[in-house]
Amino acid sequence: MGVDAYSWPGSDDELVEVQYTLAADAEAALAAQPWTFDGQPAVGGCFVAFARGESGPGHRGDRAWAAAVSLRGRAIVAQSVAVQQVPAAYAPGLLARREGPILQAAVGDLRPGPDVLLVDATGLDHPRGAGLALHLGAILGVPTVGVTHRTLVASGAVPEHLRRGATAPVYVRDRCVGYWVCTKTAARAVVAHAGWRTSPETAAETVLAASSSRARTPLPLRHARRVARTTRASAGAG
DNA sequence: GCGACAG
DNA sequence: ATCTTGTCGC
Repeated sequence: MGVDAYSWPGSDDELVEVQYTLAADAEAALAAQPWTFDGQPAVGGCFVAFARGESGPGHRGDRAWAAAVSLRGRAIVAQSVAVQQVPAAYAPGLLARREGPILQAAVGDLRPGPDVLLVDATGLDHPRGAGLALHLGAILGVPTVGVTHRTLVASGAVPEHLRRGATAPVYVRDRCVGYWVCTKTAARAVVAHAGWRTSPETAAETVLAASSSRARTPLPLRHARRVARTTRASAGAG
């Protein structure tokens, strides 16, 4: 069960194999050591910004700027950045190869580390049950929750009424893997994904708690995105 | 064959 | 992800 087994694979085929192992281990990890939202946890967030003006959805070698932050309530307790050229192009289901290494570098430098980490990616909602949010948590040994604008393979209708706090489940083969969560009244809901050591219910609770009624995107992710883009700009790529 | 496809 | 354009609202 060592996290070493989950290190970022050097090929698509290797990643696919790791994902199958990860999916099984994630179920065991959740059963043995479930993370629950209690008290005022430090909630982390991470984001990767790519050079502007590139053609297509991304290539191997693209320059990227990543940022990770940790917030306790609205107070910033830690912040870090990482700059790398990513090793792979973007491909649905294989996002970990492209963004995993740089996110691990950024989040790994956070001191102190967060109690739970929000990642712009899916978790159980994945062709092999192991999206980047879950994978990153396994490697870092940190509970994670995924946040995306839409599902990858899961299905489920959005909440009927866009009132902050409204939720609606999303499923993969009859299994609930996350929830649509309306974080801001009158704004389209986001998907909160069960990740490493987190249930779909905890994912939804965490995303709502980490959001303010004024911003659709959870604060840790919003802050990480801002820091990543600012870093990109200071590098003369924005 | 055609469209869809986390970021 | 990034880009463009348009609309609504504080």
